[in-house]
Amino acid sequence: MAETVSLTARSGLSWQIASAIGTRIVNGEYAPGDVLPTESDLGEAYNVGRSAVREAIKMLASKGLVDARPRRGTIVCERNAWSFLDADLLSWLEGSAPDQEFLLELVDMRMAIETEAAALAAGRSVAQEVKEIRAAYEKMVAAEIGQADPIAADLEFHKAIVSASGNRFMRPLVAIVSTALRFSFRYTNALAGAHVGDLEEHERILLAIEAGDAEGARAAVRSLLQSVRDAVERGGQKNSDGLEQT
Amino acid sequence: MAETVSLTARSGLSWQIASAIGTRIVNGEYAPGDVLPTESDLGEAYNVGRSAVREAIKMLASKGLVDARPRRGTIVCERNAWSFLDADLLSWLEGSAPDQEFLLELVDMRMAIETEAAALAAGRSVAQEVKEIRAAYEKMVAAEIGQADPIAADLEFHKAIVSASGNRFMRPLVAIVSTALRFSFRYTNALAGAHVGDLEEHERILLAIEAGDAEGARAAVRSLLQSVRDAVERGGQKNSDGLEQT
DNA sequence: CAAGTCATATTTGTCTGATAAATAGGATGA
DNA sequence: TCATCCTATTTATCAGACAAATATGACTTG
Repeated sequence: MAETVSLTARSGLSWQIASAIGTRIVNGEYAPGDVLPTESDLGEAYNVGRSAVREAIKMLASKGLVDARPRRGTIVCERNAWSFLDADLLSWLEGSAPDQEFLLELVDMRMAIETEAAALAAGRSVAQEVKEIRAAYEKMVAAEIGQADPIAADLEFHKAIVSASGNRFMRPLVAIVSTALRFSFRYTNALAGAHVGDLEEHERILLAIEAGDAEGARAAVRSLLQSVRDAVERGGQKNSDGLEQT
Repeated sequence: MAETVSLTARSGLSWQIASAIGTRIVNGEYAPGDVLPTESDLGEAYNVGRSAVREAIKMLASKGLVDARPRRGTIVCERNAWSFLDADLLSWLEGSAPDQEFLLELVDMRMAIETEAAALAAGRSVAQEVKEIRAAYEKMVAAEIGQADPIAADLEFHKAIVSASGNRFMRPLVAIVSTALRFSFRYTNALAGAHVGDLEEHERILLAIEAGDAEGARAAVRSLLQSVRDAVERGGQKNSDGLEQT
């Protein structure tokens, strides 16, 4: 269930440069409209050749972050051109401190993605991928008594649902669901104690999917995520999925 | 309402190479696991320098399509690593002939995206973007009597809904919604005649959003898309949104 | 003075060639 | 049989050169 991204791609010099510049862009250090330093200057700044910089900029351009033109230079694109669902972009985003609006938008995306994915998964409840949802759930149960990593288990559960949709266009959305969950983990007291209600909600989702009950699965996911959304709106203490602790 | 992509990026040599190779990959001409020709060979084949080929491959790698390593060469990644929501990738995909399963997955994605986007749009019905939904609807009405392009109007309507969600993560999904609609247009007799029921469904969506009725908007979109899905499943004649002609 | 035209300098675009680094696959040897 | 080493192949990176595009300001002209 590890990230499928090949590590070779991540180790290249040009990818590191893209990562460095990309991070500065999504964190606002370079604002939309700003002109980046010239390729030569960037190469000098990072101590790499111009070709490495150019390859990095091409990667950023392919994610809608920058646009290069002779003489004018390379400018940062408007935010509405950014590929916000790109896995790299999301990982660069995870380095920044989110505001409430940002967290709400993430939850709203989970709402769109996971409700429908769960419904689709229910429609193919015999699939191998559905068994992985149960496996993740068992892991969450084990985590309750300290026999597994609760964060990893929770992540796996939700990623498994998206994958179990069997829809090729859903798969890339595993990245944003993971990012959303990691933000939740970071800004909540996920590890503070037992969260029984949370587990029950997850069980309801699992059983609906296994039973092939698409509408039930949709409703169960919506219920869970609505709790998360409410918690984010209150800005209060919440567990890993955003539910309040008692 | 034109595509926001800067045309400069599209005209570069390395982008053309990426486009050529990317198209061959998503159409299966190069299968996952296949090793691409060497950078030198590709350069010779396309009559460009090695640097242009390398920049192209870096772009493809940043979309999860290929993975390059010394000695082994550049291989095509497994489909589950592809960024299927990337605008470029989708445009390359539009050149191929879809099977029914593919079309169904597109409709299912529209279901996930547009239902939630419409609900979110209803929550901010005063926003400027909501007015653009109405503008697109008026255009659809005008198209009924031949005073506007019905395809463009329909596209604008659905794109406007996604944009009106006000969610930064929704915006990139305009690409897949557009792609899905274009496939619908292509494989249906969109222009064969009047499709009154279609227009009524759109009006119901618009009114629900303007009224701030999130649940109503969700239901109206779901109803429309369910009709599309049914039509695709039957594989029968349908109009631009997949509804059957009478 | 206004507005269009043109020249120039700057920056990206592209090619070529060279060297380094990684590694798959075969050769070698215990 | 298996581990080790060698070597050829391919990508990775750099450097330098020239081409192409274009923003800017100077210049001209009405």
